[in-house]
Amino acid sequence: MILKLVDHIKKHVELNSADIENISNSFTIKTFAKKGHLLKESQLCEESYFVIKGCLRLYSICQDDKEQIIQFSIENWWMADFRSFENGAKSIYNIQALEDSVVAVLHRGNQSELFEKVPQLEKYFRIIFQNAYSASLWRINHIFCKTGAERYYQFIKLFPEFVQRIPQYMLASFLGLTPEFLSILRAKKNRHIS
Amino acid sequence: MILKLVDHIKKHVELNSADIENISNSFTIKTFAKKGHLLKESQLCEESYFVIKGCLRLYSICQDDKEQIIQFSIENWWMADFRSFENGAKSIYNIQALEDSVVAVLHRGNQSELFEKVPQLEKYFRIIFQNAYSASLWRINHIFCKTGAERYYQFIKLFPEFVQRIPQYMLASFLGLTPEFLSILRAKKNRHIS
DNA sequence: CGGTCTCTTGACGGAGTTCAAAGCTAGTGG
DNA sequence: CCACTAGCTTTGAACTCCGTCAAGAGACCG
Repeated sequence: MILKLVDHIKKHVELNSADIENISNSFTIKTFAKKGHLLKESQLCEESYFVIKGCLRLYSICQDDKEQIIQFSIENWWMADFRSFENGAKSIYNIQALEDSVVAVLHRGNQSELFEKVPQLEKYFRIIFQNAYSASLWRINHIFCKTGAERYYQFIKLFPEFVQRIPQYMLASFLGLTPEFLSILRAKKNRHIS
Repeated sequence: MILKLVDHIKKHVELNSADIENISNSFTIKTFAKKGHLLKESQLCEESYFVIKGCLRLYSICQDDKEQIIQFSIENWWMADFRSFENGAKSIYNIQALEDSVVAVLHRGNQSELFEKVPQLEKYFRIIFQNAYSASLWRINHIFCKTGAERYYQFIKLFPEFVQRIPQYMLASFLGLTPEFLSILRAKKNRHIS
């Protein structure tokens, strides 16, 4: 199980067998049933998750109990409220499994010790976060420059297989649209095809 | 000059005098006049900037020559198209000085050598990017959950001194609004005060 | 001063939301 | 194996926030 994580790390930095041993000892494997929660608002985010199998979502509760989805994570992606995880602040987000999922878990308390034993992980996470940061700036640019329709078409073009895995109303939320409006877009697209 | 950068790094990791020497040798100081460009679209982002004094903006050209501002950087913030800087891809952004500015420059070619000499920098940048990533996720959440008016009021509350430094139409762009709409918001606020 | 850049004001329009109701679909239990 | 329910999607009408366009008023800089 942990091999999927080790493989992913190896794509960015070198690891010897002692490193792999240290990593294996610092992570635990957990499974979560569909709809199970990994983190709830106002809690401290004690764990950082690497998705081995399944699908997670990060979301906030805005107002009137409306859920805003910020991020999805599928296989080989990291998920946590890293602000809470790093600084010990209460989280403003929730994390939930959208499918039965298997994740590699790094506990807050184990991070600094592991990073001292395997300093390459600092580089690994530096690259992970650098990419994630770049991607989210691109996303902000996209949100402001494109219409809702354009964002939807772009998403299904870039991640066609992912659209199959999540309900439409969650995709709508992620794109910053209402389910009703996304439904209209789908109807237009279908008319064009048939 | 380079001391401001060293001080900033010291807030996150330990440095001895040899480390400081290595850092000083790897960075150069550059100045840019107001309206000068540090990066233009379709170029490779060869340099990463730490703002010692002044103010920069990162923006893209959307359509009809409209500029979308993605990010501002003032003193003690980093600025670059990190995707282009890291992977050598052509940049889709522009970086411009909004004031006469002094920056510490790390050239692409010097990065890996410097990081090998001063491995704490991997940790430093890991923390910088982790924070930046968390902040941009928060921003995406904010964009979707709040109205334009709410985003404007929040911004001037959080960064009152910053509002003085940039023209209104640039703040409007950064918030994803038109200058006209932001002007109306200001008029409402002023009526309330007087 | 004169011209360019920035901010304001107002009329109009459109992309997307809200609300309500009905149609589907899939999982669950009898 | 079918019926039932709950969750998801669709449809339509009314509405709203905010953008677009156009014009004028300041303000800043050479």
